[in-house]
Amino acid sequence: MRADARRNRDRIVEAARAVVAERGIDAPMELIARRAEVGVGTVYRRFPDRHALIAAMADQYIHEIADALTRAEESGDGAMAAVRSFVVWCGDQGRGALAAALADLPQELFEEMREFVTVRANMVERLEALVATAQERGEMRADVGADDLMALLNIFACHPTPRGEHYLRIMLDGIDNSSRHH
Amino acid sequence: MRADARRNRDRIVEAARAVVAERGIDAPMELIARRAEVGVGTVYRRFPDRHALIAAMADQYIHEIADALTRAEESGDGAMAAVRSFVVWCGDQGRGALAAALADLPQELFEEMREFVTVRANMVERLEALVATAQERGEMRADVGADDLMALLNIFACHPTPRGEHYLRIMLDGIDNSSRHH
Amino acid sequence: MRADARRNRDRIVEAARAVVAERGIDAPMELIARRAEVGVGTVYRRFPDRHALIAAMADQYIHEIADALTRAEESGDGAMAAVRSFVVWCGDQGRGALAAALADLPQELFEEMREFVTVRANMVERLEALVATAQERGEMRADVGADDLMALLNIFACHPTPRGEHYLRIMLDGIDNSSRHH
Amino acid sequence: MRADARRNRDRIVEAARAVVAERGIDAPMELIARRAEVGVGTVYRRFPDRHALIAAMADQYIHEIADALTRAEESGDGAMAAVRSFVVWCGDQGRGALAAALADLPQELFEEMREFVTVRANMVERLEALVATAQERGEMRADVGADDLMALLNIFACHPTPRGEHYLRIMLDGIDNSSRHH
DNA sequence: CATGAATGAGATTTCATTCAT
DNA sequence: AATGAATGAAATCTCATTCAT
Repeated sequence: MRADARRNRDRIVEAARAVVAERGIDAPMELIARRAEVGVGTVYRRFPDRHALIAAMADQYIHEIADALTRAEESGDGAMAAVRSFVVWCGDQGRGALAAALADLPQELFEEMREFVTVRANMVERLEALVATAQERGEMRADVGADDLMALLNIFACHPTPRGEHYLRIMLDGIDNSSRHH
Repeated sequence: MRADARRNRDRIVEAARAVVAERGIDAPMELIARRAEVGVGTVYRRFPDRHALIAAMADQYIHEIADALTRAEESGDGAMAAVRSFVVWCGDQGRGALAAALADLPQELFEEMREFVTVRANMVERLEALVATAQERGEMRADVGADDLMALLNIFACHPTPRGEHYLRIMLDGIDNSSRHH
Repeated sequence: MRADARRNRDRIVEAARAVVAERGIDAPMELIARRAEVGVGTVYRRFPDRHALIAAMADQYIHEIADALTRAEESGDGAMAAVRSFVVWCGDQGRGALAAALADLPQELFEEMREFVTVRANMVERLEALVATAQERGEMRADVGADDLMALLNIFACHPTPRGEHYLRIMLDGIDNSSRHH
Repeated sequence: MRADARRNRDRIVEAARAVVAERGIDAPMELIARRAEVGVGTVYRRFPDRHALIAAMADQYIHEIADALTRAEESGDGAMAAVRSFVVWCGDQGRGALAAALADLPQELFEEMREFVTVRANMVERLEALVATAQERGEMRADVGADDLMALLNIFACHPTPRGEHYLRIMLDGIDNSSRHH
C-alpha cells in the first residue's frame, strides 16, 4: 500500500493548493480532505497538523520557482535576460493565494521547514550570482539585491491583477539600466 | 446622549483599526469591543455586522489618502513631483493590515459603501489630472494610468517591508522618464 | 443579568458533579452543558477549559470536607471521637467519582488551584491538631499523621463499596489504641 | 508459525501492561501496537477489541496474585502470618494502573472472562480457608471475610502511594487480634 | 441605550476499528 | 498472517451574533 499512500499524499497536497487558492490559508481541513476524496483522518495521518500541510505546499512551491530559475539560467541569453525571463515567469503563474498564504505564515514556522529554507537559500544564491554579473556589466542598477528581487516578486505574486504583468515590466524597467521606455 | 453615541462610534472604529492591525481582519469582535472599552452589544448596535465596521474603517482610510493627495497637489512642485510625494506618503504609513483587509473584501460589498466609493472616485479623478499633466510634459511614461498607480500603491500597502520605500522608488524610477539611476 | 449568570454558574458546577459521578472525569463537556440545560458556549464562558471546571468542583468538594471537620471539632466529644466522626462522615458521602477524578488530576494543575490548596492546607492543619491531642492522650497510635488520614480517606473515597463503612471502621480500629474488637 | 503467533500474543499483552501503566486504560491501541513492535492490525487479529486485550491482562494479573497466595501458604508460618505476607506482597507491586483499569471494567465483561473468574474463585477459596483458620485460632477478627480482604487489597492496589505499605499494615493491625501497636 | 450572557454552528484534532495489499 | 492506510465519529474549543436585563 506504499503506492496508494504516496498517491494519496500527492492528491492531498494538490487539493490543498486548490482549496487554499479559492478559500485562503484558513480553509477548513475537511474541505481539503473532501477535495482530495479522502477522509479527514487521512489528511491528519500524513500531516500531523495544518502547518505540516502548509509546509508541504511550500516545498512544492519553492521547487517550482527554483526550477524556473534553472530554466532561466540555462536559456543562455545573458544575466539580465535571465533575470527578466525569471521575473516574467514568476509573474505569470496563478500562485497568488499560495504566495499570500505563505507570506503571512508566522515567522517561527519557517524554522521547522528545513526543505523549504534550504531550497530557497540555494535559489537566492544563484539569483545573487546573476544579479552580480548583470551589475558588473552595468546592465542592472547597483542598489538592488537578489533578496530585493525575491521580495518584489513575492509582493506581486501575492496580488494577482489583470495588469500584473505590466507592473512587473515597470519594475524591471526601474531596475534595468539598458531599458528606456517606448 | 448623541455626543456619547458619537464618541462611542469613533472609539469603536479606532479600536477596530488597532486590533485589525495586530490580529488581522478576522480578529474577534469581542476583542475590538474590549479595546474600545465597550460591550459587544454596543459594537453591533452601531455596525449591524462585521462588514459595516470594515466599511467604516475604509471610509476613514480613503479620507486619509485623499487628504494626502490634496497636500501633494498643493506642494506646488509640479505634477510628477506631486505624484512622487503622494506615492511615498502612501508607502510610508503603517496601514498594511487594513489595506490588505480591504483588498480581500468581497467586491459586492463596495456597492453599499457609498461614501468610500465617492471619495475614491473623486481622488482618482484628481490623480488622473496629475498624471495627464505629467505625461503631457513627457515626465511620465505614457502607458501608466491613475488606476495603475492606485493598484500599485495598494499592492505595496498590503505588504509592509523594511525596504518598502526603496521598492516604491524603484517602481517610480520605472515610471518616471526624467529619472536615470545613480 | 448578574443573578442569572451566577445561577448558571452554579448549575454548571452541579451538573458537572453529577455527570462526572456517572461518566468519570473525561465526560464530554457537551453532556455537562446539556445536563445544566445550557449551551456548551456558556460552559466555556464560565470555565475557559476543562481544568477550570474541575477546579471549581474541587473547591466545592474541599469546602464540604472542611465543613465536616468543623462540625466534628465542635461536637465536643474529645479529639479521638472527633476524628472518628469526621472519618465516618467522609466515608458516608457519595463522592467517589469526584474524589477519584481529583486523584488522577496531573499534579501540576493543583498549582493553579489556589482556593483548593489553601482550604485544604488549613483543614489539614486543624486535623493535625486533633491528631496531636489524641496521640498525647495515648488514644491514637503515634505513627499516623493527618496527612496519612487524608490519604486513607481519599483512597476509600475513590472506591465506594457496599462494605466501605466497615472498612473505614477497620482502619479506625487499626489506629485507635482504645478500641478492642467486639 | 504457531510459535511466532504465540510470541506476538505475549509481546502484545506485555506491551499493553507497560503502556497502560504509563498512560492509563485509555491508551491508544496504536501505542500498544508500536510498543509491541507490531502493526495495529495484528493486535486486532489477536484481540477482537480493547476489552479482549484487557481481559488478557487481567488473566495474567490474577495468575500472579494466585501465585503469590500459593507462596504465602507454603511459607509455613501459620495462617495469620500467611495472610500478612500475602497482603504485603499485593501492596508491594507496581500494578496500580492495571488494578484500577480492571476495577472500572463494566461488570458484564467478567462474564466472558472464564479464565479470570475461575482462577479468582479458586484463589478466594484458598484465602477463605486461611481466614477461617486464623479466626478459629482467634488471631483474626471475626467480621472480616476473604472477600473483604480482596476488596481492601484491590482498593489499595488502585492507589499506589509512597506510604502504601504503611497503610496496609494499619489495616492489618485493625484485623489482627494478636497485634498491639508499638 | 449599553451591557455582557447565552447560544450553537463550525473548525481542529484524535483514535478505535476496518480492510486493501 | 501481518501490516499500516483509511475512515469517520466524537470531543474540544472558538466566535459571530442575538437578546434578556
